[in-house]
Amino acid sequence: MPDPRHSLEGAVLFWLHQADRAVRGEVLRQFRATGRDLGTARWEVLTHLWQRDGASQTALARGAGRDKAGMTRLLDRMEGEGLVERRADPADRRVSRVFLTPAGRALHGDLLPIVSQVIEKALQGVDEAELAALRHGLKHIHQNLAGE
Amino acid sequence: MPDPRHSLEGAVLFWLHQADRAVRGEVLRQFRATGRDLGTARWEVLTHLWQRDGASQTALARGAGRDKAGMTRLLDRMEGEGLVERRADPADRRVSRVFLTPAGRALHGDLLPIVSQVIEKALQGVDEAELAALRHGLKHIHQNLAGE
DNA sequence: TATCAATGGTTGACAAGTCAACTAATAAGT
DNA sequence: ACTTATTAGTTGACTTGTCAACCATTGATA
Repeated sequence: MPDPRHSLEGAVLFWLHQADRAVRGEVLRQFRATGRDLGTARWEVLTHLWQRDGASQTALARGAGRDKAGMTRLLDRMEGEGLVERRADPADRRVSRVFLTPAGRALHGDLLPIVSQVIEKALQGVDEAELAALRHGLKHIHQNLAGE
Repeated sequence: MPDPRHSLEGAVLFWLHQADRAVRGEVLRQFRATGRDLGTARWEVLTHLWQRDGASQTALARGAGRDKAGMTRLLDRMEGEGLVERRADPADRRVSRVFLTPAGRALHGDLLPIVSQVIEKALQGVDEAELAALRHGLKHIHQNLAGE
């Protein structure tokens, strides 16, 4: 997290990291406070599957914009926790498709309100225009760097 | 990273995470490309020390807005790499003060231009107004959540 | 068709962060 | 002074993420 004091631009990158950590930490704490000990990575995978069950691991990784190695291990844990299960794709023996278990599907109703609440708390006092600028700016930063 | 599809507000938190990871990844890659294999956490500690050598570990952790446990381990690694050294505070035997080694001090000139370049690349095409909104919004999010 | 490239997934080794429980030393309160 | 609370730092167990090396399978091509 580049120096907060080095320049105004650097400060943005510093606050970027602080804000991201704060959000993810809050989601984690709220989940935990209601007895569900899962982080935002699990949440994101579940979200994908709630909408498109049976995605391949690479599809999940790409959808989350990250490495497939991390996805492998995340799914290992989630499978161990009974949230998800892997089934071989009959058409292509390389791919394993990921499906929700009933337990994984059941979390939807429990977790969604918690996340909504965190989002609301995080964005309290941020007006529409600023929100739009935020969204646009963040996407911009991502695209400036992720283009490889 | 709350659901990108769940709502516009959630999308902000999704992009927040994507942007943060993109920035930190790019810094890491650029450092590595020039033979210095250190991440942004080390960079941040160094930055503090370049300005205020001899800070206590807790001061460093607080300055970075994070846990002292992580700082302990980070300093362990940095000490092992010869970037930094710990000396006991004579006045208060609990605190250990962290000082730059010559090697740690020498990195300043090498690393700073790299980070500046990444910042420039990341913010390419982001105009002043948007940058201001970004900075303000990110700080806002952090404060909404970190107030404990 | 035989080879070579691309793709899906796993594994190892590591960086960063977080929480909780602990020790040691100092500061405060009575 | 004595007990109690606070503060500094460490350690353990864990989550999330990245990179690189590696299999197996599939696709392309010569």
